[in-house]
Amino acid sequence: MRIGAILLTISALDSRKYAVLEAIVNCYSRTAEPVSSQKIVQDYDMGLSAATLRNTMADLEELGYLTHPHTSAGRIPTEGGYRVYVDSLMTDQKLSRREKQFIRDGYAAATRDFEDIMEQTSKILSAISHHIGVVLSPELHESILRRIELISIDSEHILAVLLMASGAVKNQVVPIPKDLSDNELYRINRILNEKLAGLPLKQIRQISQDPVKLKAIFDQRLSDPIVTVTRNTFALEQETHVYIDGTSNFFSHPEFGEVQKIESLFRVLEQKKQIADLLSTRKDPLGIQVLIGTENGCEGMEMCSIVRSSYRVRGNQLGTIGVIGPTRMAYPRIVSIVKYTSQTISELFEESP
Amino acid sequence: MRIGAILLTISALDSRKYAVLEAIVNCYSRTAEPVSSQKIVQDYDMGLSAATLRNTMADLEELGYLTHPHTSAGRIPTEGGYRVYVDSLMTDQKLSRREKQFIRDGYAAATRDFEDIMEQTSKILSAISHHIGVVLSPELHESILRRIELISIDSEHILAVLLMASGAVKNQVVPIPKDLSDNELYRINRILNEKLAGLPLKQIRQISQDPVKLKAIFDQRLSDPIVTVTRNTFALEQETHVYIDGTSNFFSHPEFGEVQKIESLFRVLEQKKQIADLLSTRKDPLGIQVLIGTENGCEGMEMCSIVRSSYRVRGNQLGTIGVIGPTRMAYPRIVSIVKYTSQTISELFEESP
DNA sequence: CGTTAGCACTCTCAAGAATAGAGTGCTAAA
DNA sequence: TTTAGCACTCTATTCTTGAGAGTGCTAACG
Repeated sequence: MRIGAILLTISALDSRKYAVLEAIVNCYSRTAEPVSSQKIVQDYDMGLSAATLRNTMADLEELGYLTHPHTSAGRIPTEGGYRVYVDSLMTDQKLSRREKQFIRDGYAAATRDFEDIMEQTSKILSAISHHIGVVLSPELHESILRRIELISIDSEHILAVLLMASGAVKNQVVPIPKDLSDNELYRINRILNEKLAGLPLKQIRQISQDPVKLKAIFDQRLSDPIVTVTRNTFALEQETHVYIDGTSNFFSHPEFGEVQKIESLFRVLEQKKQIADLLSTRKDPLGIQVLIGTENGCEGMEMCSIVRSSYRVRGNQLGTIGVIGPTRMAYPRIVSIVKYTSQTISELFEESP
Repeated sequence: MRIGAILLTISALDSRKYAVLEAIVNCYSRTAEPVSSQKIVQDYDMGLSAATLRNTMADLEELGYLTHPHTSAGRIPTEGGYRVYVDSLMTDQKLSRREKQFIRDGYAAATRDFEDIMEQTSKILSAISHHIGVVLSPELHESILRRIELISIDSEHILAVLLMASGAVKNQVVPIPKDLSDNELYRINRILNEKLAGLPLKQIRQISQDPVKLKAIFDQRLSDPIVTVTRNTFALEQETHVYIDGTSNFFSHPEFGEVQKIESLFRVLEQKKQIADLLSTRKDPLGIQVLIGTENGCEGMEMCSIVRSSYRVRGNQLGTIGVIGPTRMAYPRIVSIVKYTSQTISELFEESP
């Protein structure tokens, strides 16, 4: 019995600690100011005095969940504190009907083509989150080629239009060895569709760079124009497109009141390649992920967190959407937004072309 | 003779004024600090004492070319001062061989397709100017359609690929009224090319929205699928694409040391539509234009100047390139950069596809 | 008459000093 | 274990002061 009582007490103490941590994360997230014991007494009904809270806060600091800007300031959460909060403390926050409607309406405007959807998604994300919205298009080399169309440009170039199963379209100017007659081009076009449609781009690229495989699949001499066309069309690495919107939202956050802090962030944002790597969910593609502060490992973004999720388009390739905001972002809300948006976009791709 | 002497004196006085104005613009452009009479004596060999310069500066202030931040500060140019400088005082500054090489090399990397060239141009402009580089693609509706290709997506949609004379490619998902057979599609495709290739998009859109003209050109019943396809394909307004690079360069300018000043600029830059209007040279398409400070009429960009020039692509439509920088930018250099880059890009389009 | 030296005057900017206020940690009592 | 009370620390603000920069004016000079 005594042991049980002790355990109960300990557990009650622990749960109080977490309640206080939650309150502090919550409060700091709203105000961006260090949270004092007073403030918690005022804003949260914990039935405890400021002095007791101070003790608890000291404990939390010792555990590494809180920190002090200076002696006579309130507490702010550490990255560890946010981590505990995100992993264990925060509760799902349902989006309101209006918010859901806002997201859906955003797509109603612009479901014209693939690029529109990507761009619009980044706009929706930033508008509703008040942070930065980022979208990575699915990696093309994972995509399945639905159809290829060759269009003659001039005697030295053709335009290859790659229509992917996802609905994405990729145009590619391809140099050709010699002038091809319309008939010849048509023949090549037909054979390419016969042989390559339905395969993932990655595989096609492998084939196109390998003389043996090329010969096998086309059953033809290597000097045949079709081989050259294939090789030139699929030679290039297909980079992922990055859509970013809402960067100027960062100006309204008080923690970015000094130029140098926002500068480093903006310099990173201009390196789209880096953002692509940052958002990429290749390693653990499922569900929502939250990267807190330095966890993103990106120099210049130490003060930011990222909430990201993959979405699925037809043909089963994955793209990523995400929100980049200050570390003190309102995680429950942002997580819900990202979750709902990725669902919506996935559904969108299931039904429409 | 006396009159002549007086005139000569006056003219000599005037030319001194302008020399001083030029020196001040020059100096302020480099240092971003108000220029004192002392500073001019030190840096420029004008053969005049500080006191005399002060008199001249007071005159220039009365003329509205200079101003004072406060009593005991040096002078800075007003917008009027910059205007005189740009219109009458500044001398051509030839780009160095290295700089020209830098611009040309920038294109060597990426002449793959139209979009690449646009994007690369904005990168080159920002990298060499250390300001913001902006590129507007030619307005599509002025462009001439070289070729159209229809590709079947599903029973309700086709993909129209518009290949323009400029080399630009526009993909458009087009809803169709009923399933079209391959043969039917092929027939429509052929007729569209026959009838519409060679016409500017603008004209095609007019035709496509006018039943009488449609009937005349296709010589067919209005219920024919070809009419619907044409109508749907060319219905949409084709917006101009805007490519922006180098925004973070603004952080290094001391006059943007406070967040609010840079914030308003960045908010504008996110409105690509606004930037497009700003850069558009529709009204006076020839040569280089310099918009100084508030002349751009854009709220949030009062502290910026714009140097822009149109470029010409095959088919004679015009696009625009430009550099956006602080009002104190080094105009002679930026003008040379914009001039040379627009020449280079025009040449690029003449030779390549 | 234009030019220049000299000087008083003005304004900014940086560095200190003083003060108020916020919030903590600790102690002792409930 | 909780809490009230209080001393202590640190920040942020305000005010003052002094140095420095640069001008405008005046009077002398060529």
